Amino acid sequence: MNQAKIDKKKLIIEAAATVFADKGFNGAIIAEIAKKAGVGKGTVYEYFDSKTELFFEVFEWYMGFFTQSATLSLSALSGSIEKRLTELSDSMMKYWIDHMELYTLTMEFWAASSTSEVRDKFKEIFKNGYREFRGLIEGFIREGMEKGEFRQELDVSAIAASLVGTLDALLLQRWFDEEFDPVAANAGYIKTLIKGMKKEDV
Amino acid sequence: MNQAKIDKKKLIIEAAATVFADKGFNGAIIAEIAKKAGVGKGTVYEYFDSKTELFFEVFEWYMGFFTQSATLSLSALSGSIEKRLTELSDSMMKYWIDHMELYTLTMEFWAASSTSEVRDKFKEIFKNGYREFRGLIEGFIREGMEKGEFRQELDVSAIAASLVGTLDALLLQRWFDEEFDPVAANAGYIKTLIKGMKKEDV
Amino acid sequence: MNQAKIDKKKLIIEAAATVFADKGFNGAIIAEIAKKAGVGKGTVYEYFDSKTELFFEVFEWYMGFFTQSATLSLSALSGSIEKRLTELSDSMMKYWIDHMELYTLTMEFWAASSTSEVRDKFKEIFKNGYREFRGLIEGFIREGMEKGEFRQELDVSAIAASLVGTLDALLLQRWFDEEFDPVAANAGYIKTLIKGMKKEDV
Amino acid sequence: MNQAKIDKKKLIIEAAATVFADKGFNGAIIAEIAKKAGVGKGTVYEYFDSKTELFFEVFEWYMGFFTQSATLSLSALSGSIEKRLTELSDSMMKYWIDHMELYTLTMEFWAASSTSEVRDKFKEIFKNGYREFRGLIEGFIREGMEKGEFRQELDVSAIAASLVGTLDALLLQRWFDEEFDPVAANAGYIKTLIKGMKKEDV
DNA sequence: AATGAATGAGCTTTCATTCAT
DNA sequence: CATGAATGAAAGCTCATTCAT
Repeated sequence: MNQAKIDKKKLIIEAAATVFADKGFNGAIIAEIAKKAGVGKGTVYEYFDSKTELFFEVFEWYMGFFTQSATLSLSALSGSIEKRLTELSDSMMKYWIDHMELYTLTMEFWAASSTSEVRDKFKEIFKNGYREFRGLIEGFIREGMEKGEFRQELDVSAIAASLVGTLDALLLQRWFDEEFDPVAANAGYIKTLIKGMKKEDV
Repeated sequence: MNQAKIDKKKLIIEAAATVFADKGFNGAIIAEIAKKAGVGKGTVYEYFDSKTELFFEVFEWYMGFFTQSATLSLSALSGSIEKRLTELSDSMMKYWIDHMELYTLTMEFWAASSTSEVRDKFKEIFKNGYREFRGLIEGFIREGMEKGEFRQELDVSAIAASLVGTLDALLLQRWFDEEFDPVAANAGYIKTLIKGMKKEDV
Repeated sequence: MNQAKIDKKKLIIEAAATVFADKGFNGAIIAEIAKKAGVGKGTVYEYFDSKTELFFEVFEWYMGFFTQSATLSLSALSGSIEKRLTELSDSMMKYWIDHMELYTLTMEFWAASSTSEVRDKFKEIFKNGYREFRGLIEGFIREGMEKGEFRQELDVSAIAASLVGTLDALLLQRWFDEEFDPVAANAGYIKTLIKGMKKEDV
Repeated sequence: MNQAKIDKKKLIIEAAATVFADKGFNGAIIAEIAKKAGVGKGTVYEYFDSKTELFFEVFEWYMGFFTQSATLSLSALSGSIEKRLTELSDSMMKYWIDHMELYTLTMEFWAASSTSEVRDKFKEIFKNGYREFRGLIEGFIREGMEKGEFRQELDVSAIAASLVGTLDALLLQRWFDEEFDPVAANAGYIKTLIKGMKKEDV
C-alpha cells in the first residue's frame, strides 16, 4: 500500500471514529462516514471489507492512541516512584480529559466486546491491553518496594489493577456527570492510596 | 395493571435482558425476545410501546437489581467503619460476580448513554445513581472520620468516587480476562487504601 | 335477531360510520370503532364477520340514509313539474349540506368501488342506486313533457343523469372549497337548465 | 437530477399510478410497484421519501395529465361560444373515456382528500384546480354574454360549476354502469343547458 | 482507483382476528 | 353474550454492500 492509500485509509478511519463515537456502531451509517471523509461510499469498501472491519480498525487506531497517551506520560517521568506513579496517573487522566470526545468510543468498544459478532477479537485485545498496563504499573510498584519506598507486604497486582481501573472509572463518572471532577478525584485518591502503600515511618 | 399483566411484563423484561445482554440493543430482535419469553411478537407491543422503551425498562429493572445488591449488602453490616467499608465492597463485588451474565448489560447501558437516541435519559439515571452511591460511601467515610478511625484531612469525595469506581473497573477487567480475580484484587486494594485512610497510630 | 341485538348492531354501525368517515377504511381501527360504540373489540365480531363486512353494512346504512333524503324530499312536492324538480333538487342539496360530515363517506365508498376487495358489490349497489334515482327524475321530466310544460324533443335520460350528477358534483366542489356555495350554484344552474327544457312560448 | 434519474422517476410514478389505481393507496404494496417498474424495492426509496410522497407525486402527475386534457381540448376550439363550449365539454369527456383506467385514481384522490394523513395538501390542490377550471368556463360564458349569444341575467358561476361538475359526475356514473353512455348524456345535457342560456330569439 | 445508483435482506411495528374466560 | 389479551401475517423502510461506469 503506497502512501496515498495509507493516507486515505487513515482519513476514513478518523472520520469513522467521530461518527462511531457519536452514533455507535449500529447508528453509524457508512454513507455519513464516507461523506465526512470526503470520499464516495464505494471507496470505503476499497479500503475495508465491511463495516465491522472498519469498526475494528478504528478500534486498533484507538488503542494506538491510548498507547500513545501512556508512552507520552511515561517519557516525562522522573523522581521517586511515588512521584512517578502520581504523575503518570495525573498525566494520563488529563490526556483523556482533553480527548473526552473519544471517550464514548471506549464505551462502544466495551459494548462491542460483549455483543459484537467479533466480540472475541475485542475481548482479546482489551485483555492484553489491560494486562500490559497492569504489568507496567506493577513494575513501578515493585520498584518502589525494592527501593524501600513502599511496604513489602503490598498486594501488588491488586493495587495495580485498581490504579488502572480508576482511570476508566473516574472518566466514566465524569461522562455521566459534568460536575464531577475526575482529575481532582484521582489526585485525592492517589494520595491516600500511596499513603497506604508507603512505609509508616516515611 | 393486575397481577397477571405485571407478571407477563416482568417475564418479557427478563427475557429481553438476556437477549440484550447477549446481542446488544441493535442485535437483539424482538421476535427472539418474544420467543424467549414464550409469547407472541405482538404481545411484546401490548406491554411496551417500542423496542427502545423495552430497552429502557430493562435498564430500570437492572438498576433496581443493582440497588438491591447494595441494599442487601448494607443490611448485613456491623462493626467498625473500616470493617463495614471492607465488607460492603467485598459483598457487592461477590454479588456481581454471581451475576456476571448481567454485566454485559452494564456495558450496553453505558454505550446507550453515549449513542442511544435517548442517551440523555440514560445519562441522567446513571448520574443520579452514581451520585447516590458516592454519597452513601461518603457517609461511611465521614462517620469513620468522626469516630476517629480515619484521618481528618481525607479527600472524602475523591475516595468515595474511587471506591465506587473500582467496583466497575475490576469487574470490567474480569470481563475481559477470566484469569483476573476481581474479588482478590478488590480485597488487596481496599486493605491498602484503608491503611492510607486510617490514623497512623491506629 | 332480537331488538337488543338490532340496537347494538346499529350502534356499532353508526360508530363505524363516523370513524370510517374520518379515517377511511384502512385508517379506521376496529378498536376505535368498538370504543366509540361503547363495546368491546370482540363484540364487533359478534355482529360482523370482518372489517370489510362492517364497512359494507355501513355502506348499506348510508344508502338507506340517502334514500331517506330522497323520500323526505319527494313527499313534500307539489305544484308544477318545474316547481317540483326545482324543489327536489334544492331540498336534497340542503339535506346533504346539513350532513356534510357524511360526505367524506361518499368518497370512501366511491374509492371502495374501485379498489376494495369487494369492489363489485359496491359498484353493483351504486349502479342500481344511480339507475333508480335517474329513473325517478326521468319520470318527472316525462310527466312534464306529457303535461306540456317541457319540450318534446328533450333527451330525457341525459338530462336526468346530469341532474343527478350535479348533486354529487356540487357537493364535491364544496368539499374542496368552503367558499363555494353549492346551494346557490344548484339554484342558478337548475333555473337555466329548466329554461332550456321548457316550451319557448311558456 | 439528470435525464436518467428523471426517466426512472417517471417510470416509477407511472407504475405506481397503475397499482394505486387498481389497489388504492393502502392496498398498493411498494414491492409490487417496484416490480412493475422493473426496479428494486430500495430504488423506489431512492426517488421518493415515503409511500405517501410517492402517492402525492402520482397525484401531481395525474393533475398534469388532466391539465393536458384541458389544454389539448382548448387548443382546437373555434367558432361561436356555444360551439366552443359544446366542443370543449365533448372533447374532454372523450379524452377521459379513452383513459378510463385512470378514473379510479380520481376516486382514490378524492378519498385521500378526506382521509389521508395529508388530506389538506390534496384538498388545496383540488380546490385550486376546480377554481381554475370554473374560471375558464366562466370566461367562455361571459364572452358569450358579451357577444350577445347568451342572455345577460345568467348566473355565470353557477352554470360554470355545473358544467365542470358534470364531467366528474357523468364519468362517475359510467364507472358504476358500463351501459351508461356519458358522452351521449353530456351532449344531451349541454344542448339543453345552452338552449336555456341563449337569447330566446336566437 | 473512485464512485454512487441500485439492491433486497431484514427488521420494527401495526392491527384484524381469535378464543379462553 | 361480551370481552380484551394474545397473536403473527404483512408491509414500510433502512442501509450495508455490490458493481457498472
